[in-house]
Amino acid sequence: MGAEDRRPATIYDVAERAGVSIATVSRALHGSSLVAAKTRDRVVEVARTLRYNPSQAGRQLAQGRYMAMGIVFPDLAGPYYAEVILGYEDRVAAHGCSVLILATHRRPNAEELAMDLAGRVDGMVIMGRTIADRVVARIADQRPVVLLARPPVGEIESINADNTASAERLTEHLLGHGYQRFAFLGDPRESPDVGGRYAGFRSALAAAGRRVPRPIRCGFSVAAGHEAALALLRKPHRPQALVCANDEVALGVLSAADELGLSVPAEVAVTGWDDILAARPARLTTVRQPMRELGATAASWLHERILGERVGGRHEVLATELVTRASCGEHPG
Amino acid sequence: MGAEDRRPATIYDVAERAGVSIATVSRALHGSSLVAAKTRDRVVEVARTLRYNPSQAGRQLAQGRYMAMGIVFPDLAGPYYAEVILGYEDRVAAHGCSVLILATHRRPNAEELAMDLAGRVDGMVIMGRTIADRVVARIADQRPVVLLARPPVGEIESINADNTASAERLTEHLLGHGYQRFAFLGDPRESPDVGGRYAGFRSALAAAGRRVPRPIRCGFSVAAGHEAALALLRKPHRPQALVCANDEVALGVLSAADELGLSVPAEVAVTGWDDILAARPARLTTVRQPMRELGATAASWLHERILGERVGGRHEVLATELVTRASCGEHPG
DNA sequence: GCGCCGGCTGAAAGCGCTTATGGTAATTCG
DNA sequence: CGAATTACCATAAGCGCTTTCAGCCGGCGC
Repeated sequence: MGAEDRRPATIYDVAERAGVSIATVSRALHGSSLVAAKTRDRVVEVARTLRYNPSQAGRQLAQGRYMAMGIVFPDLAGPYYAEVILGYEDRVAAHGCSVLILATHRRPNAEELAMDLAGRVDGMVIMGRTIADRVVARIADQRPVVLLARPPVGEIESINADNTASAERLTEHLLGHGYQRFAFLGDPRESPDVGGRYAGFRSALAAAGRRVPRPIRCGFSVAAGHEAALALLRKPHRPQALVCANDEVALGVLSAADELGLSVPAEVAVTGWDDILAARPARLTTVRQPMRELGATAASWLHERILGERVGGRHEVLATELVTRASCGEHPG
Repeated sequence: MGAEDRRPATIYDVAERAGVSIATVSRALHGSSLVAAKTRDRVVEVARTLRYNPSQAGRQLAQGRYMAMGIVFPDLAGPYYAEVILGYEDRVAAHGCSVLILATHRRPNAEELAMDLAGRVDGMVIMGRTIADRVVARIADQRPVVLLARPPVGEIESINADNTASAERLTEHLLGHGYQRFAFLGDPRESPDVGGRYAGFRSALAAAGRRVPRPIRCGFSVAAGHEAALALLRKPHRPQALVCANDEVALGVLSAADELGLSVPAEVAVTGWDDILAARPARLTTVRQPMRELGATAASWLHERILGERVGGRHEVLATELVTRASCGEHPG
């Protein structure tokens, strides 16, 4: 231990010990060509023996860059955000920067924390419905910001997965199975992603001349899906195909069907979203999103903006992929 | 947009506009009692209209604290690390600090990145086999460090889940089912956690007078488990009970068994570790770890050390919980 | 009327670093 | 051999903040 008492060496310590100025130390350690090879070696050697690790606070202040990027997301439960963050972290690190994270999970002071974060980074990503538009705009006013899976705010750049189109494809696929009665589980108001999914669900049904049911509003967890499905599947005229807002909800539906003795897909078809790990063993038909790519693209955009490249308000919609497994029914012709 | 050109307001701008010195601004915005209420209100008002957001670099340098803590982990695939990080982030935020993350995933310059991280935080957590002992020691020499799920390094504080004890309990449970031939899937060398699990597996078998099989070394993914299980279960004298290093591997085993037409648990019993979301629909017997608590405890320890409380080299082992589901066999007795 | 004290504020130092700017010795060239 | 480069290094300014210290001013007691 003793980490608490031993004050870490500063650039001054190195300079003194090596018999040079701090400017030379700085240059030597950054491989500047303005320093003689002999001096450089000596400085590097001293730095090593002194275990010198530059204080980033000093650097940040001096060169006006943090060499860090932030990301704000609602939660880390479920693989969705973890994957996005992973893609983000990977790309950010490739650009030589560190990653700051902030999970807002309904914290009352989330916006204050986000502002604080903004004061520590060169740019940041804001995901989902975490921060009020007003605050997002304030942050974007002083730092490059990219919105991920979030409704647009002014001209701020954004990246989304193509929820609507994939929902249409999914719904059309189910229509192809011949199902008549549909249900949508999830709250379109809760997340822009779910909003887009419901929109696609609706438009596909409408295009086929079917009645469009209202969404069954429920949370995003397995438990929420389970509970909602129990109520729904006990009805006399129960739906034949349940389109769930994400895989967690779909897993809850599966366990509810099991509990009620209903076989999937013969008596009820179920689909999810995200293609999480559990989807495969559960044989769940779902939609795969390019989660890592979402994060990676956002990181690159930020990096370009930070470097001052004059790129304008980009808005990208990434394609998704329908993954059909057993839960939606035997594949038709 | 325009985030690139508009230079954010500094404390000087606020001071000038409010007609006070920067010292007063600083005090006013921190609610110091040394400033008159009237002045404070005026300063706060000006700060708002100027959209002043303090640069954290300046603060960090001035008060010698980063108000940030780091965490280094191998990867974010699978829910394990995500959960730990979530517990960590939550507690760190409660202490008013930000969180820096670093995923090393076999990056060649991981240690350099970790050193860099160390220069941006007040303390940090290092998980798993990410960083060489030598580097860990160097970091711990200048910052408080807590090791998580990592073999000890010197006197550096550490927190672990009780892998060995729970592995013993799990193995005893399987012995209670009457199985004769066991296998362990996972590489004890890859992670200290797996090492502990294999150790418990071994000691329980040894205590029962059984032969202890060598571990079947495989990766941590579903695919790795699948592949390893295919080879293993095709053998004429195949094992009856497969103890897997984690749930992902166990899921791979389940799908392999399915592929080979072997029923679980009648023909082969399978167990996992971590109780990830997919474990429930897969009816997987597994071991639940207090993942969030691991992260939260580490955060609190760091916080205490940073505040200078003279606490010594603590080492804690957190208890785990056996979760029995169908995959290990019909429950005996 | 004078000295004191307490409430409030400003001036200034300093945190650790980067980066012009300037200066000196060693080299080159006319 | 003197002047003009060149190669190298030190000095110093400045990044945006916190915090110590000193100072000002009005009100109090004597």
